[in-house]
Amino acid sequence: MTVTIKDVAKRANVAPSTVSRVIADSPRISEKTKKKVREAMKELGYHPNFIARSLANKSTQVIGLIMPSSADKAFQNPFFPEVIRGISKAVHDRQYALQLSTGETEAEIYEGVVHMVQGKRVDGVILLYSRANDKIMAYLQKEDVPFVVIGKPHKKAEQITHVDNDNVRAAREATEYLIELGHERIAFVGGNVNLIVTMDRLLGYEKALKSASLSYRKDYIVHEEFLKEGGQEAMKELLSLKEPPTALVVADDLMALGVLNTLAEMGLRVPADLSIVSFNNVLLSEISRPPLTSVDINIFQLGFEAARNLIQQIENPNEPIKRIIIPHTLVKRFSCDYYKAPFE
Amino acid sequence: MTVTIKDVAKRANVAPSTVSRVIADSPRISEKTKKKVREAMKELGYHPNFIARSLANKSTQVIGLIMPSSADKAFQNPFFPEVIRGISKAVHDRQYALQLSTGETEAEIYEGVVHMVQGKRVDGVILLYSRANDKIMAYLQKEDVPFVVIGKPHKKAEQITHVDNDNVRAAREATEYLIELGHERIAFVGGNVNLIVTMDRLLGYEKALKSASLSYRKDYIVHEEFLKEGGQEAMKELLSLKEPPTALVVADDLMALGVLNTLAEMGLRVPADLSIVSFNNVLLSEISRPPLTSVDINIFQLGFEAARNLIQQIENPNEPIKRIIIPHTLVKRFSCDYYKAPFE
DNA sequence: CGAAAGGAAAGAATCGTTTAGGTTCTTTCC
DNA sequence: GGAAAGAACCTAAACGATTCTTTCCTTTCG
Repeated sequence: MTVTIKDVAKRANVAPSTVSRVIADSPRISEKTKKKVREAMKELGYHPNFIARSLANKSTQVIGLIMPSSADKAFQNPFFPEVIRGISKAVHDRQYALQLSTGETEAEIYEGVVHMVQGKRVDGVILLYSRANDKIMAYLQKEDVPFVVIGKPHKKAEQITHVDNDNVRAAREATEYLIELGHERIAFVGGNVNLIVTMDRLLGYEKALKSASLSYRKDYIVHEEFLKEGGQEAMKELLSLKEPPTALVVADDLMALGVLNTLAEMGLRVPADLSIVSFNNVLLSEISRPPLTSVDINIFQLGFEAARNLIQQIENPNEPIKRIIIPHTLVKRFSCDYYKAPFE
Repeated sequence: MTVTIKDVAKRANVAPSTVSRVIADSPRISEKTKKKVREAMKELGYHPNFIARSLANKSTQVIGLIMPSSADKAFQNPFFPEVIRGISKAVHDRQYALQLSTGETEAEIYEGVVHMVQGKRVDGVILLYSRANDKIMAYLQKEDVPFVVIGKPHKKAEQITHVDNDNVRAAREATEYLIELGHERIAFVGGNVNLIVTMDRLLGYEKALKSASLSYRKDYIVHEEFLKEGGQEAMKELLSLKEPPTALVVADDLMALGVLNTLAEMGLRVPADLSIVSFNNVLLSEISRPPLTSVDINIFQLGFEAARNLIQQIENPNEPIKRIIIPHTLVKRFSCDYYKAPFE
């Protein structure tokens, strides 16, 4: 039915092994024979069977992508399409394919990862998130599967190849920007506390406050999923403090969008009444109202480098552990303004 | 190194074929033997090799996902995470895996699809978009690969299994809703004209106008990518007509977000000055300002049904061609209001 | 001129499963 | 008691490549 390497061999009057070598463009085959074999391949419409090749090779040329549980709201974050675009680019260049994890809950995903790894469906894996005490990461380490994580591993970061931004510096700079604008009462609105990225950004925020000798107030720290009622409540609480903040560092553009709405509902104007700086600089931040000042973390590059390094690691098992830091830049738009003392 | 079926066989004192049958839970093996074999598997930590199984089986249990070119802005649309969530669910339930197309340009993606299909990397394919004169779809048909498209095929739709909404009716209803609110000057803001979904929604819009005996005006139709300068220009033109529209049917939530901004810049209020109804009802429509009245097209279900039916088709080649219509509902929020005659 | 060297291709084992077709042994029934 | 039937496994040939080893020719050179 399907045309195999043997058919080609017969047609070209050579042995199957010769055909195989022609495919691999081995120097051990003369140009004349190569031409002959290639013609036979054309004539028969031959296409190599990847599965068979994988079996013989013990390499699938597939890398697995582990997304956070899709039950999670995080899944809707435009971060993912963009990081996948970067991964996709690197992977395509090197003729690898991409396999997605499936499963809604964490347990399902874990099962899925075990399956793809043990079943030898993939040569390596990219973890698209980093959270504290992740079972999946522990598993990958234990099994010695080539993998890289996007974000900073919670523990033993020096033993795991990862691609990340310098999130603490980024947050620090973002906060300092607000301080330069004269703000002194700056609050931090974070997302899921288990994500390392949230922790790092909070840390950067604290550092900026400290080095500017501003007081760090617990009641200025809010962690919520901002697309829900609960989040709006928390937000309202924050703003009805005796000394409400005049500026906000928001951990993520999507969240900032939610904040923007809550503020509008409360009749507060951005940036007139409140300045906001957020992170990621996704498309959304351009088309929000007002357009958001946001830290561009170069999502595409995060994905691209992760994939590129994973493939290196796969193809050369002696590749050293690496930590790759992708640069960030603060993109100034219209959600921040100088602090203006209120009319008294 | 890795433990194979033979090792298990040896350990359990049976033939490899018996082990294989135990894995498949064949009734031809006695319970006693099954127990024995399963113990051996546990003891050795055996995991079946999917690649080898695929080769013997001529089935990979993988389905390919073809996304639009990631160079495209459409890629950023929250539609994709959600549809993938649906697909992922169906696929996970049936123990299939998901492989993503890679490549930025259309040509690259085409190449990629040919590779995954010819290389027998996938058992079937889901096309995540439908546009006029698509090479990839033509190829899949020619090669007789099991596939389903999400959206309505441009031509010969009755020969291709597809999962779609009744977009013309949806658009018609959305438009009628505006008409019921008293609007008579209703414009249509569409996206990429090559996408069938855009064409269908435009058609529904026209039908609504016609049956309400409202005039259909060419200058009320705009097709643009609304996140760019060009789009804003077109928008401004539209609103500076002698008789500007009082309501907008926007083909997509993301686009509606862009429109919302342009309007705000122009000092127009929604819904006071202009009503807007859009499509897809993604998360964004809830957290926009004002929250958008949007047609919920049940994206998750689109993906879920597509995957479910593709798998049916793969497992039973005689499965008939199907057209599956996913229901939609208009979700009313705060972007529409009654038409109010302007102060004269 | 004949042996050694070396290039080019063939042969055959292998990768880890599945599965058609046998084999063995017990059971059944006339 | 012996043939037939059937249960429970086993043997071995695929599946479609890759790759180690061997063989067959030419060349080359003393």
